[in-house]
Parts: sequence; C-alpha cells; structure tokens
Amino acid sequence: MKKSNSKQPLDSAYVCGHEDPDAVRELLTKVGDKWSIFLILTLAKLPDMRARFSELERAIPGVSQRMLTLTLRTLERDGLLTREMFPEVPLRVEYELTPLGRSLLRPMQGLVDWVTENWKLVKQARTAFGDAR
Amino acid sequence: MKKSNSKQPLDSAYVCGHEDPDAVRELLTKVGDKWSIFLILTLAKLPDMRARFSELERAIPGVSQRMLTLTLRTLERDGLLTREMFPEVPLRVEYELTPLGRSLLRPMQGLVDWVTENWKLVKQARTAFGDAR
DNA sequence: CGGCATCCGTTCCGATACTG
DNA sequence: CAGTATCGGAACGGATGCCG
Repeated sequence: MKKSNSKQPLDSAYVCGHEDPDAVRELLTKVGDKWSIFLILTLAKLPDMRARFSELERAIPGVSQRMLTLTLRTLERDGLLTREMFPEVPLRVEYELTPLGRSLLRPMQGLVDWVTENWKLVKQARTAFGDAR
Repeated sequence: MKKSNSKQPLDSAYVCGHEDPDAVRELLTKVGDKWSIFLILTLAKLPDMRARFSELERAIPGVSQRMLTLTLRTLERDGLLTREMFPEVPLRVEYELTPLGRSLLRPMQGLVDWVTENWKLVKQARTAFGDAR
C-alpha cells in the first residue's frame, strides 16, 4: 500500500495514471539509454534480427567492448533479446531480438525519427539561446 | 567530409542511414532522459501545456530542485519549452511547451505506453533470468 | 572470439545552504 | 517563490590485462 498525497494539484505525477511510477521511471531510463537504442535498432535492421557479438561491435561506432557486453546482458535479463552460444573454435555467440524486443521497435523508431527530423531545429535553438544569453 | 569505412558489414551503424550519428546519439540520450520525459509529459497534460516551477516540482515525485532546474534549462536551450518570468512578489515563473516540444509528444508517449504495457513482462523476465542463473 | 575483472578518471545527482 | 553554489558519494564508462 502506497501513501497517498492529497496535496498534489497535478495527477501527471504518475505518468498518465500509472500505478508504479518507480518501475516506469526505471524502465524508461533503460530503454531510453543510448547504447540500448543503438543495439536494438542495429539488430532490427538485420533480416533475422540476429547477429554475433563481433558484428554488433563493428556495427555500433564508438561502443566499447565493456559497454556492449553490459548492455547485452541487461537486455537479455529484461527479456528483450536472447543469447545463444555455439562452442566452436573460434567461439561464436549470437544475439536475437525476442518478440518482446521486437514490440519495442515501433515506439523506439518513432523517437529516432523525431530526432532525425528535428535535430537541426534543436541546433538552431541552441545557437539562438547562446546568442541571447 | 567524413571518412568512409568500407569494412562495415552492417550499415545500421548510422541509425537508419543518418548523416550525423553523434548528434543523433546525443539528442536521443537527451530526449530519452528520465526527467525530461516526466517534465514534458507533465506539461503536456495541462490544458495550456503551461505551469510554474513549484507546480512542476510537486507534480514530479522524486525530482530534486537541482535536477528540475537543470532539466528545465536544457529543454529551454533546446527549444522544447519557453521560460517566462513575472517579477511579482512572490516571484512567478512559468514554463510552456513550444510547438517543437509538442511535436515530440507523440513519439515520447509511444515509448511511455510501451513501458506501461510491458513492464510486468520485463519483471517476469528478470525473475526467470535470476532463477536460471 | 567473446567475454570478465580491475583500475581509475569523469560525470551525475542528491543534500544542503544561501540569495533576490 | 525560484532559483544558484558547493560538496561528496555514487554511478558511468573507457582502458587494460587475462582467460576459456
């Protein structure tokens, strides 16, 4: 049972009336993460939405091995992708988007599209803000 | 002129073929930010998409005064909202979403909706992952 | 090849105190 | 009321080395 706050004039505190703001907040931060977005979108562009570690590493410019590993672990833990290991030589590990991960594609792409369409406007706004200051 | 990398097997490196991956990356991190999302969505729910500082502070549970100020400054700088000060006593400052900020509403809401619909599945996946480990 | 462990500088962010 | 300034802990994240 949560404590209710009767003083709040704005109910948007709970993000469109959601019951567990902390959970939503935590998950939003996670799916809004820079590397998570790049990783998921990179996998999404492949025919089978599947790739091995080294492919992802080369496909995502600027990602360190450490961050790639950590991000992959988190997404696997959250059920957004699967990890499959083939004990060959050399070792091969493949990652693939789950249905849950694929369901995230549409909203995530929406955000990326907005950025793609509007980042120049944002740049202009920054310049204007700097000039006015 | 950017250097071309002919060895890359995956072109998704540039986020759906975008020209400036760094800019997109930076902006994605920003609009994917926890407090930015809460702030924009909180404003969006108001009739005039406008509120004063203290309203926002009370409406967004867990936000510190410092983070609210910083987030507001960033969003103002990026042209997503405006700041208007009324030199009364007591002082009053109002923030309002710009057209650019409003255009971000739809994609952002899409992400929030996904989280709202699927966070329980994610929680289950985490439990299963912990058990299997 | 695909990791994990460690170190270590940087950034983030909450708490606190103070101001117009 | 709406900030700014400062401090210190926590988290982030790159570099490096080692291993199955």
